[in-house]
Amino acid sequence: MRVPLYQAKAELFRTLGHPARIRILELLSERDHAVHELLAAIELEASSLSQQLAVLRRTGLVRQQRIGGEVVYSIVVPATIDLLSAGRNVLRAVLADQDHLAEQLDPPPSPSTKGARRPATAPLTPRRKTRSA
Amino acid sequence: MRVPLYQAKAELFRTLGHPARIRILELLSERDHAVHELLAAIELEASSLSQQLAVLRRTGLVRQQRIGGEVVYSIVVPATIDLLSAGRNVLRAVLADQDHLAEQLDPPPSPSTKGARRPATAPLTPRRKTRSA
DNA sequence: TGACCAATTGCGCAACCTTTCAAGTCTGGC
DNA sequence: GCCAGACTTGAAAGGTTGCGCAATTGGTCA
Repeated sequence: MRVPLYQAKAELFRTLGHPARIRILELLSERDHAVHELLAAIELEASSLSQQLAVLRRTGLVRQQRIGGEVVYSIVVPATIDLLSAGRNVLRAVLADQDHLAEQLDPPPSPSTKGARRPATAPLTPRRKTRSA
Repeated sequence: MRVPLYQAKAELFRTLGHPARIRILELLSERDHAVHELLAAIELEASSLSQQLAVLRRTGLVRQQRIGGEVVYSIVVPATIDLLSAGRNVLRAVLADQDHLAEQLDPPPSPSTKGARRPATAPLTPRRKTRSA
């Protein structure tokens, strides 16, 4: 595979770019889980969960094995745990940086809901532009 | 919102889920770059590059500042470099794991054992068509 | 001031991802 | 053998993303 390995890297990160998949990996970081256990821990429909598991399987991040009547998933590469951890670090730093910036601005807007740190300077949310169809 | 956390993490990873953005971050990991420098290093149209930079800016991973006649970008959070590094580690391990499996599949299929399961491991290869690379 | 250059933004189209419903496979128990 | 439970797969709908072109903005320099 000599195609730009940027492609491969991007694909790896994109695989982690889904809340359910992140959560699955975090659960599997603690210990192996059967599908129905994951299902109980994550609010998701069975088929959706299965789809996400398939994505993780396809990129080689997790492995499945049948044990009796259930299918148990486990992490293939331990380094994955470090990757998740590194992600948390970056997220923490970015949010801290944004809060820091926020403090230098005028008093905050109407705080109807707290707990959400999203300074207008650089919201972590993607784009929400015109909606008209 | 009890758990916008996974959402935020997923967004962070998804931000890295694009070849151009990975490449940009890797270049910026070495040193600050002006936009035209990035443009020279990455095969991409100016407007596309600008859009990817905007994505990175929105998530707070990079910062822009005007210096003379050019705009210079730099990494905001140093931990980002570690994140990229962690990604490389995982990718390396996953690919190694797949190669390892591939070696065991060399002999042609002679299925006779009932308990044998299918490989269940697909290469990291994308099915998406690459229009240019 | 006005020409110019570096970057960015708006927009339409095509490709892509996620969710959901329906149907299928595999195991163990009756 | 047949049924129920645990999972997976296939396909369609709906929303989102990325790319290239054209149009603009912001700033520098003659």
